[in-house]
Formats: sequence, structure tokens, C-alpha cells
Amino acid sequence: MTTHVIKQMEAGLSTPDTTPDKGISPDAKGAHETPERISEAEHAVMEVLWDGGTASAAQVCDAVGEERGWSLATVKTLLSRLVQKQAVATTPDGRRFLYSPMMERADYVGGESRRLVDRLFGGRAASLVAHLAQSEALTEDDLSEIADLLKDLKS
Amino acid sequence: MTTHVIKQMEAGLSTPDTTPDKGISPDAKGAHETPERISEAEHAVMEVLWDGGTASAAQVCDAVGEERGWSLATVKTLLSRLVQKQAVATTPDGRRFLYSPMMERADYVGGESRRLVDRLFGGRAASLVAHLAQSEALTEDDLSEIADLLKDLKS
DNA sequence: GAGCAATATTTACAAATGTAGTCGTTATGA
DNA sequence: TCATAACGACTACATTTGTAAATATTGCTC
Repeated sequence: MTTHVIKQMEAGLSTPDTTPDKGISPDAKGAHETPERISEAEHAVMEVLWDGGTASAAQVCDAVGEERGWSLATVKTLLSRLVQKQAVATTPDGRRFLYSPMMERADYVGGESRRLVDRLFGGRAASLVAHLAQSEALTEDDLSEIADLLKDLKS
Repeated sequence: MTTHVIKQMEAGLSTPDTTPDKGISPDAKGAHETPERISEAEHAVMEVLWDGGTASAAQVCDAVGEERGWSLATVKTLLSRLVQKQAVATTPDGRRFLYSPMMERADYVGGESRRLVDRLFGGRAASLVAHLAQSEALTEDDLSEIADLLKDLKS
């Protein structure tokens, strides 16, 4: 019976050769719980995937290794955690996996931004902008850029 | 020798009655390491202190207890961690302590904002604003507010 | 003066996170 | 064919975080 395969899927990774049973949808066991939080290290991996679209563990490791000095083992751990969290999907490719992002970068960025705004500015995004403007965080150029941007949005 | 006292200070808390030895400056053992990170729960406590200026553990607990349902024990743990991190100072008051913030709220907010902008927008704050503007995050009112704000800053 | 209530200090413990090592399998090149 | 390198899976382990209980001390009330 299929219990074996299911257990493997729950674990987030299955060996690519053992009958890649695609019969079970990735969220079969209840997927709409609040999308699990992606940690900072995991986010670094996501950036690589968002950038390249799809990559093997080794490729991710190369890409991310320039910044942080992570070992391949570390990258693999992060990838499998991301798979568990259903932020990344795997497709078998020969004896290895290719990893691709399930989550849109814009959604992640939006979520994180919102969290910050909620936590620090009582949910008022304008306050954040005000803060950025008042602290050194925005240069004259930034200000112009934003002004232009607003002009556009005002149609 | 003084090792005993020093150990107590390192632990972040000393009993208020045992000769509150103010001889050793709070950062005697090297304080300029990157200011230790304040966690989310700790931040909730900081908000209370920023709001009230100074408070006893019980007061903090009352204040914060409305949102989160924390026990006094929990609040005390968080307070002592904040003291360790030198984000909060204690002054003996009778048999208890009064806790007051050492860090400016603006600095914390600025730091967190910057971290986000660095991590998610390659350090370009304008990109964050752009993102907020394009996602649902900014209402028409927000946009006007920001526009006004920019007008002011442009002098 | 004895007990109680309020305090601070210590200890606890599970979950998440950062960082990696080990094990088992298998494609591959000599 | 046999060793080896490449992979994924599993295990590991310290640290941080969230959440709190246990313990010790002590001023205050009866």
C-alpha cells in the first residue's frame, strides 16, 4: 500500500527514483494553515530560487555560498525545511532534485513588510514612510523617486 | 574580591538591597558589541516601557497582559533578558525594581526598518515604498499623507 | 512573631533556527 | 566490476525564543 510513500512525502523529500507518485496533491493533508514562517537563512535560499527559477541543491549552494559560507549540508537542510513548509517544490531530475519556489517573492516581501508595519507602526504604512523620511534612511534622490512614483499612482 | 558582584551584574539582575553597588559602569565588560537583538516578545515589553517611561514588572505585566495573555513569570523573564541585553535598566525601588528603557524607540524602529529594507529591498528604501504603494498596503489617504509629508521635507 | 503576599532569581522545557555531520544508495568512470 | 563521488535522508547539537514553574527572600499584616 501507499502509506510508505505518503510518509515520505510528509517528510518533505522522497527519493526521486522510487516511483515518483504524483497522485497525491502537495497539500492533501491540510494546507491552508497560515503559511509557515520562513526564517532568515531560509529566505537567503529562496532568493536564489526566485532569481534562478529552479536549481539543484549544489547550484543553490554555489549561489548562496558567495555571501554566507554555507556547506552543502546546510543548504540541503534549509531546502528540505522549505519543502516541508511548502515554500519550495521538488521535481526529480535524474538522480537528484530540482527545487523551485512555490511562493511568489512579492507575496513574501509583502507579508514581511506588513508584519513590520503592523508591529512597529500600528499598521500604518504611511508612518513607516514618515520614519524613513525623517531618519537618514531616505536620500534626496530617494525622495524624488518616491515623489515621482506617487505622481504616477495618482494617475 | 569583586568577582561575585560582577557575576551578578553579568547575570543582569542583582538583589536591590544588597548594597546596590553602582561603582561598576553598566558596560564595564565591553558594551560596544553589536547591540544584541531584541526578540518579538521582548519588543512587546519594550513598547510598554517606551510608553510609560518606567514601570515595575507587575505594571508591565498588566499593560502587556491585555494583548498577549502573559503570566507575570513570563514578563519577568523577558525583562531580565532585556536587562542582560542592556536594553533596559533597573533602579531599586523599595523591595522591587523599576525598569526603564535604555534604548530609544526610534533607534529600535530605525534598526528594524533598515534590516528589512536591506534584506528585502537591497537597501533601497524607495523600493519598499514602491512596493507598499503597488500592493494594497497604501490607501489613497496614505498616499496623500505621504505626498504631503514629502512636500514638507522638500522644504 | 508567624504567616502571607509580593519580588526577584533560578531552573525548565519545548519549538525554531543555524549549522553541519553521517548513512545509504546509486550512477559513473577506470 | 569495483571504487568513488554525488545525492538525498536522517540525525545532531548548540543557541535563541516563548512560556512558565519553583525557590528564596522579605516587608507587611494580624
